[in-house]
Amino acid sequence: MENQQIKQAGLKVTVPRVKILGILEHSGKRHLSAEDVYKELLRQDEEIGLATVYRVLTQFEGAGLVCRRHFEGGQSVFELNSGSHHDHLVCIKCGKIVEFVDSLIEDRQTAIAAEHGFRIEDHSLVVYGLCAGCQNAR
Amino acid sequence: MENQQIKQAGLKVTVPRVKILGILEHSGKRHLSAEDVYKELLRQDEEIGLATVYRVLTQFEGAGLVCRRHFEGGQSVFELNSGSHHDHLVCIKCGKIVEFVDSLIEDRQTAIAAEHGFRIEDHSLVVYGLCAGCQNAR
DNA sequence: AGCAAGATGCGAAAGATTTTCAGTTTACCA
DNA sequence: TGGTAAACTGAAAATCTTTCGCATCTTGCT
Repeated sequence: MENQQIKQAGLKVTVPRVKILGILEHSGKRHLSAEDVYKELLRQDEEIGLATVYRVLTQFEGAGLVCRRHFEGGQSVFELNSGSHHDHLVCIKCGKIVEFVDSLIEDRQTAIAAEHGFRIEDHSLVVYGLCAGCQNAR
Repeated sequence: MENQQIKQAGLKVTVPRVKILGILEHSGKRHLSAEDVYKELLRQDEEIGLATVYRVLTQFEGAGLVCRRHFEGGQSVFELNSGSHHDHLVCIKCGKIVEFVDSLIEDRQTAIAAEHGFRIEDHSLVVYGLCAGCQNAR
């Protein structure tokens, strides 16, 4: 279970880490802010500080267990690394997030980067809009 | 000159606004953070506060004169609105920024958004990597 | 010139994230 | 199983970027 992933990441298996990883895995939502994780910990009556949440999430990011995304609007959201890269469609009204992958876009990005002599390390494509529901709600 | 653009945006023509617009237009770089603009003002011995820089840039953004971008790494950068939308290639080492446009990618985004019932309001594609120069520098 | 609306500057405030530090826990080996 | 160094943690303080509150100053118009 979680313990293995943490250990393999070269980190000690501690209560905060196990709990946080558990929340990321089992909390319905795929995208959580540090604050979201913290609130969930409080709900579970865990005595874990927000600073620790940030520390752990940052370590998980470094270990490749989670990805950090900086969408518009101040805070970052973290998601479990599902192995494959993907982009996001974000509803600017209700916050709904849809993930998608499009090889055509990926290919073009690679080609464009090459044209400019860049070696890609990472990329972020976020499309902001109104989801079906919010378009109707007037 | 600048005054016209400011007036047309429905804003009073004031020293800070003229100076800031001037910096955006004539400072070699196309992408400046509020801090960059502020430093340039100091260099020119202008008594303009950082709060004003943010206020003015935000107003310019609202008026469509500039675009605000939230790249990774905390601060936002502002660029003069050149009329056409474009995406960015950012060097994670030296900060170099290359702009590009690709209609194929734009089309796919529209199609994907439509598939998910979204109406696009805006989007942001940023590719992070190492530019030619930084790949060699070891 | 004179006035009202709108701007500015400054310091304080806010919000997100990071660092500091002293006390606690974990991993590991005798 | 106990002992210990290294790693980890919580709470508070510190940073950093951006925004606000408010008294004062400018601009645009008469």
